Amino acid sequence: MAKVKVPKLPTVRRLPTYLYKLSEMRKAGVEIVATPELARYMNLGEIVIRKDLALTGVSGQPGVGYKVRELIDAIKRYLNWNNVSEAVLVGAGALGSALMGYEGFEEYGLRIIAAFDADPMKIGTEVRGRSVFDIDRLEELTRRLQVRMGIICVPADQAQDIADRMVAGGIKAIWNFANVSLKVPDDVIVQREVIAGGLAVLSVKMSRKLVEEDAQD
Amino acid sequence: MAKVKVPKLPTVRRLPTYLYKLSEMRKAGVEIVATPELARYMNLGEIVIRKDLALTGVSGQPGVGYKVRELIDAIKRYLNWNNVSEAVLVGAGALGSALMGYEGFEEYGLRIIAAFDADPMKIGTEVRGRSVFDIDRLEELTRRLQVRMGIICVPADQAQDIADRMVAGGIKAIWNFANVSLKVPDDVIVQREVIAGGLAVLSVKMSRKLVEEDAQD
DNA sequence: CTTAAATCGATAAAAAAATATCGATAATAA
DNA sequence: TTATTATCGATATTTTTTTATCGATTTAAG
Repeated sequence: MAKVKVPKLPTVRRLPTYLYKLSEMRKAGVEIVATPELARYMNLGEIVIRKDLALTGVSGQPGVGYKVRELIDAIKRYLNWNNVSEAVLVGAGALGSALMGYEGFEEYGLRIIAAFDADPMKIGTEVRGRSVFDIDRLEELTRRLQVRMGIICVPADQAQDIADRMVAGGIKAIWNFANVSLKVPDDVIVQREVIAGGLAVLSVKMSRKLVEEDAQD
Repeated sequence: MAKVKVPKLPTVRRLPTYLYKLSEMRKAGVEIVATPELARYMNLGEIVIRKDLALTGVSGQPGVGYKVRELIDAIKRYLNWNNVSEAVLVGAGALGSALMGYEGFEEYGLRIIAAFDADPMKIGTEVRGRSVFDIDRLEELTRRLQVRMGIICVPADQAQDIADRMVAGGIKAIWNFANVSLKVPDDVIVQREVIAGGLAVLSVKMSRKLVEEDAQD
């Protein structure tokens, strides 16, 4: 199968932020929202906002704006966040625990139902309400539970091995927080989260600003 | 001051991954690396690799490859990761603790020296070796410690307030893990990390694949 | 009813990023 | 030495993303 191409990547990344804002508005009883307000909130241009919202398929009303409720539904539908996806998480360390502790995921259609770790001190314990199983049972349990999504929170040098086991257990989508690019069969999707990448961008912005300031004097 | 523009954003985001691989190679005693090997490791095309490395200013030798050590130095220099930046972190919850527990940051020139929180249960305790101070002391301590970088790990609805206090305390660079776009003066840089954004991309890839599979039958 | 202000969305232009082409350089083997 | 293979990096092309322009629709005020 061909690689899965997602067009409008930046837009998709922004959708959760719209969703948060729109949910807050709905809670506050607001029914209509116009582009300029969202643009101010997002610190983006109005055109960007309209393009982003257009991707989800909603139409606004000229001179008026968009219906908040309609937007929320459209975004959730586009992301398929109406249906809950169950996932297993491997690596119950600091980051893994943090992800399990994040309640917002339920809102995003993600439910982490079990964790795995190699550390005997962790196996058998509970982290944020989920049991931590022996990593050696990953394949077996994943298959039995029919889970199709896996989250990798182990150090980089162990990530490929975990990915292989996940694939063996029938996992079709991997959310990878390790600092490596994983090799998986064509029918498995990987989304990588490179936290250090954000720090790299920040670092470059900082040094850029320094030289710009120098240049201005 | 004008907004800081960083060209080649995708390249910068990839640099930490090169850095990890190259460091491993150096540890293993490897002195020379050629594009094809890195391309396999990164799951990218060879041209991408050469463009990425060119950004840091290094020159490879045709027919041979690049010097591992030279590449490491060049990447670190480009990211300014040779010099340590001290940072304060606000929000000693699950994610905040995870970031403080990540030892790799030292390698990236980042040292988190103190944490802040509003929870009386946390104030006065230590998390991963750093004291947790009362959030009300953020401005004072930041100023006294001369810290220029702040990391925000609080819920979205509190993030702007924290950012304002950071700016008041003299912070010039903010790494923001909250799901909001912050408003700050022009001389302050913000880098936002939207974890949910990655999940959104993964979700779209998954539903895309489903429809593609449907179409193939 | 007419006019003005606000807003959407289609189309077009500009900028950035990904991808391809190809000549030049260096190591290795004949 | 010469031919072959491996590799780099400059240039060009294509694709994607961002930004701009402008007509059409709606509300509200005169």
